Amino acid sequence: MSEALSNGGRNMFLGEYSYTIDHKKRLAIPSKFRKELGKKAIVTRGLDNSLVVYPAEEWEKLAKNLGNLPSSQTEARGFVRIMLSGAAEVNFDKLGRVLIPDYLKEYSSLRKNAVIIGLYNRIEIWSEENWQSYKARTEKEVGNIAERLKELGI
Amino acid sequence: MSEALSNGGRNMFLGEYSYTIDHKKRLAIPSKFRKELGKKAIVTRGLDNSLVVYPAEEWEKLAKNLGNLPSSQTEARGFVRIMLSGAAEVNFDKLGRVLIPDYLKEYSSLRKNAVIIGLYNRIEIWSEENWQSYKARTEKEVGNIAERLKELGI
DNA sequence: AGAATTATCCACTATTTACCACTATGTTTG
DNA sequence: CAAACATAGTGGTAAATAGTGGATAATTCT
Repeated sequence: MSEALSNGGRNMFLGEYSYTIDHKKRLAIPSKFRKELGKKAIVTRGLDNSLVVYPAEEWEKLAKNLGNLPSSQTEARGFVRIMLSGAAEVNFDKLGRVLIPDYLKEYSSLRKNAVIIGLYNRIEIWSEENWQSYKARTEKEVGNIAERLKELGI
Repeated sequence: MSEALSNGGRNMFLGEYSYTIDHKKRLAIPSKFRKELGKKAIVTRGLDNSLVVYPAEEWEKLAKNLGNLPSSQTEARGFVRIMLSGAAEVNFDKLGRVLIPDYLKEYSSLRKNAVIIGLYNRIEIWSEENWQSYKARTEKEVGNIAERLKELGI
């Protein structure tokens, strides 16, 4: 499995992990991620029926930016509302698990099996089924990775 | 077998090496390559079901570019998710082996026998079977290209 | 107060990590 | 050239850690 990478003093999240949510809504966060998250983190609604977890500081920055969005961008404003209103502060129990509120579980179709992926400066939580189908679909669509990488100058 | 070639202070990765992955997902990296990679490296999904190994600095650049892609666009978002969630920081044990996460083993159909090839500035990991068939296929193409060149009087 | 929900704590198991040992191959040197 | 030495790849064992599931204590709500 992967881990949090050092990046100029900052660490980043990478990799894909599978966990189960028990009947008490507890979900384990990969230990490598936990170290980066500190004591508390923010969970909220994300794109494509995922949930997003931000370290507290990241969230501060993001929330500030979101609030300052030009009101001309109406669609963006809609999503911002969803994100902000869905935000929940989660804290870890001694074993590094968080509680996922019901409305977020529902939003992301989380049942028993969850997948947690690291995305550089944030973490996403997916239901197993959603992630598998999304991954398969996207791997196909993304297709020519080489082309893309070239565009990125790699 | 070839080796890491010196090229103006910088070393290049060259050659084809065969290794086995044990039941603990450990894969040895050619010692010549290791010296160039330092303490840690990043493995991620590559072309044609191969895995790519980046030295830490190379990866930083790539990751930064990925982070700058607009997450508002479905396609870019998917690409970033695949690349980042598929990446893993690996560190070498005392004997120069790395752990290949399950999702990467699966992506590249890695079973027991792996082939590691040096491609100048990057390293690829292939499953034995995939590599053999790819090589056979490509060598044939190379033959065709040679034919063409002959036709052209070269 | 009692029921129910939430938080804190503890135990079991599987996995991971760190260490060490063996063998084969390659290199140096007398 | 051969013997001694060093290095690389493979495999296994033991200790530490991580993930899962319960049990108990605290809090809230009616």
